[in-house]
Amino acid sequence: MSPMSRNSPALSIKSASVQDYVKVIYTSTEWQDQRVTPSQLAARLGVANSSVTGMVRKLVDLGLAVHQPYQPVELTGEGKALALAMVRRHRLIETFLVQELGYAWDEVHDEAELLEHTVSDTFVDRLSAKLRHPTRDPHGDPIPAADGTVRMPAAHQLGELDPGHTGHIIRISDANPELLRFLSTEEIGLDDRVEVIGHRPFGGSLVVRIGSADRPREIDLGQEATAALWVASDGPHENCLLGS
Amino acid sequence: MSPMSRNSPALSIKSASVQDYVKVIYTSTEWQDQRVTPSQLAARLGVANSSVTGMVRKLVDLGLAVHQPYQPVELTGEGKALALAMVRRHRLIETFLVQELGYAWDEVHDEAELLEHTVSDTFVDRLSAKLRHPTRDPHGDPIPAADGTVRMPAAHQLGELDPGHTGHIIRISDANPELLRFLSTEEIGLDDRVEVIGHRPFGGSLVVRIGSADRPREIDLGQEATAALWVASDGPHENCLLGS
DNA sequence: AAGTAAATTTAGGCATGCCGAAAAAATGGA
DNA sequence: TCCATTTTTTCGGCATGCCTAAATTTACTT
Repeated sequence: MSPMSRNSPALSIKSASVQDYVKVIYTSTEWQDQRVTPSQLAARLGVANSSVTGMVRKLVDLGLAVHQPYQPVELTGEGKALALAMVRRHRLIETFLVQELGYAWDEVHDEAELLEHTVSDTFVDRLSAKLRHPTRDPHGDPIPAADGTVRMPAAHQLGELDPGHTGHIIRISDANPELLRFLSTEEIGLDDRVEVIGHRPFGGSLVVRIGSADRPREIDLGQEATAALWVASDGPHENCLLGS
Repeated sequence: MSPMSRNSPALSIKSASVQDYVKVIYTSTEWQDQRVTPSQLAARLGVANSSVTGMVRKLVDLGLAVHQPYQPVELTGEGKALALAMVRRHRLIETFLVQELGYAWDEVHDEAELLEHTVSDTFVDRLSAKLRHPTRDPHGDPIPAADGTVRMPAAHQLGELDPGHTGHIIRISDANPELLRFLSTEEIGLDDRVEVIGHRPFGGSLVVRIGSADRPREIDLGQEATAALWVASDGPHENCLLGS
């Protein structure tokens, strides 16, 4: 039995703020393996540091997080289950907005951010069914299953790859809408092939051959873009199954 | 120019509570023509009378309502525009839940009640387009247009009609989910024909011939049901156009 | 016209979640 | 090691919106 199915009523009890904190704590460690500090949380949530202190105490009281004074924050199993449920909601809603309501890539984030706190479990289930139970959202992020399992593809940020590497884009961080619009006009999208050519001598920009299979181009990408694009290397696929 | 198009940013500023109060004030006078008292508001909103006093003062400060102490509450033009926008949201969302996500009649109200405060104007517009700009929700209630106009069909509660009257059902109040389920099992629905036969001597129940065109039956309906069913009389249709 | 019952308002409080300012603890450089 | 900077926490406060209990006003009855 998964942790989520056991406490389904619990979800509806937690406030939107609690849900937000837990989700941000979780997503801060989704693509890199460091624990998150209170000040990082404050920055991501757009609140003062002192607000985080208070809220983290509440999360600990609720059994969702563990925290020692002056230390980073971590989720408990229950906290992680709640976070996965929220991530699932968020990404299903984003997928719906794009596929059913014709939203553009860069428009969906804020709307989903609000709706994820409001829709019922029933709504989420029916939405998932209507969308044929997708496993990736429009940005390529994995959508956790209802039982809390996630397939995390092995991926690296484009900026971290050495020249010569080839692969294809499996994830585009949705953190920066402006960047999403840039990629859109450059016609760079999910599943495009990439080859790392090398670094420009003085600019800090990375030269890559990129594009859909039929139209690869050489292009310079700045640090912003290479951090937002995640690449799966060519070769046999490693997928790791993460429980909650 | 409609009132709504002028202050579109205003909507997003009002809190969910303000939106709820304004909507309830409006819907209290939608199907009957009496002003609503604070205690009626309290009952409908599920809050204490004293909470209404405070909130009504706020509505007045916001320019959404007018109120003299110890008197009923009324909306200003701006308040009515906000209310119509909320009603539009609510009914479009209900329609979406039924048509696109397969919700049953009696399941949609609570979900819509929450979502109406959360979705953006963009969402509402695109949803309306996706549903082909419907003018009636699943209960037959009119959906205000984006510019705030509503077509209110001339209708009467079934319980108010004299024996011999014929017409068809154009609205079923969604206030009571249990009743909606009853009507569902009796296969009574929107657009069914009705003929009032007469009152049972001692029961208070009303005998009507009712049902879809191919299968009319005689049936006894209690006071609950006859108050929830709204009938348009046969004959030339009178529609009145209400501005906001 | 007076008295009682009902509706409404006032007053004081509570919970959530945010803030800024100031104190306390950790970190890093010389 | 010690001092300065940064991070985190504590403290007091504020806004929203709800509550109960106690006035106040209105409405009804006789």
